[in-house]
Amino acid sequence: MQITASDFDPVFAALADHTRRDIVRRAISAEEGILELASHYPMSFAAVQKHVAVLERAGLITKHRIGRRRVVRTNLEALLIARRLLDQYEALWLAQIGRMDELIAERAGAVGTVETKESKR
Amino acid sequence: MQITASDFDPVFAALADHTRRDIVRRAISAEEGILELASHYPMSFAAVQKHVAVLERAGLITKHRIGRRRVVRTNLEALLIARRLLDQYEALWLAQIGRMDELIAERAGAVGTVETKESKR
DNA sequence: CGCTCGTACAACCGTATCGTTGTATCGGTG
DNA sequence: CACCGATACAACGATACGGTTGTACGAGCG
Repeated sequence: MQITASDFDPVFAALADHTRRDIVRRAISAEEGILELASHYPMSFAAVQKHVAVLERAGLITKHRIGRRRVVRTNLEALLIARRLLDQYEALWLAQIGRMDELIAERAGAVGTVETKESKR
Repeated sequence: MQITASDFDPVFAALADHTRRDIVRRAISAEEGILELASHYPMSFAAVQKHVAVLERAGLITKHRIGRRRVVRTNLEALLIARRLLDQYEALWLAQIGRMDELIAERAGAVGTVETKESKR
């Protein structure tokens, strides 16, 4: 399956909320139902439920029946997809630094010569 | 300076938009003014300007005067802060896996085998 | 079988966001 | 200094978001 650019939108949007990030964190190491989750936050049960729904739509968590509850588990895959994008940016950055170094090296070679004419935009 | 949890909100929120992610990407390797940036996107100049403002508020980019333009540069630091959070989640995940392995080992040990129980970290 | 625990979902409200257009400002260039 | 290239900002409308309350459903327990 191919990851399209717009797939990142819901993931980052989901992570842009403090409460949702905390749910992700909790759901890594615990297996709580929505009701248990909700007890940690100063908002209604329904509000937490909505946050869980956002996270689920983003693929960051999944729900599984256990007894009469539906426990929430975070899906590492989605987190890694987000991280991969940040890694790409970092790689681009490093490549750019490399290019700058090249330029500097070039200039160093040109030292002493009379200003080469730059035709900048 | 200390990073508080709410500092992540604007960063992830800023990254939750396709156009803004593209601006971040461009601003890594190019030095364009807002007007030049805007030429790449199917929206008004003012809209792009707003996106840039969002990115700037999130600390993801900075603006610098060059001649009569204000060129946009992405700030790797902010990107790394976001990545660091994802790394933390991954570490939590791995720790959790470790804990599960322990449990499994314990059970295996309980099945009459002579397995030495490891008390990890 | 019926109750109730846990969850889902709809309706609503206030505010934020994303786009638009129009106007104001700021700094170089001629 | 006058002009114009480049940016900033205000106002507006449509839509999305984050919270609330209230109601409905479905699965286990007694």
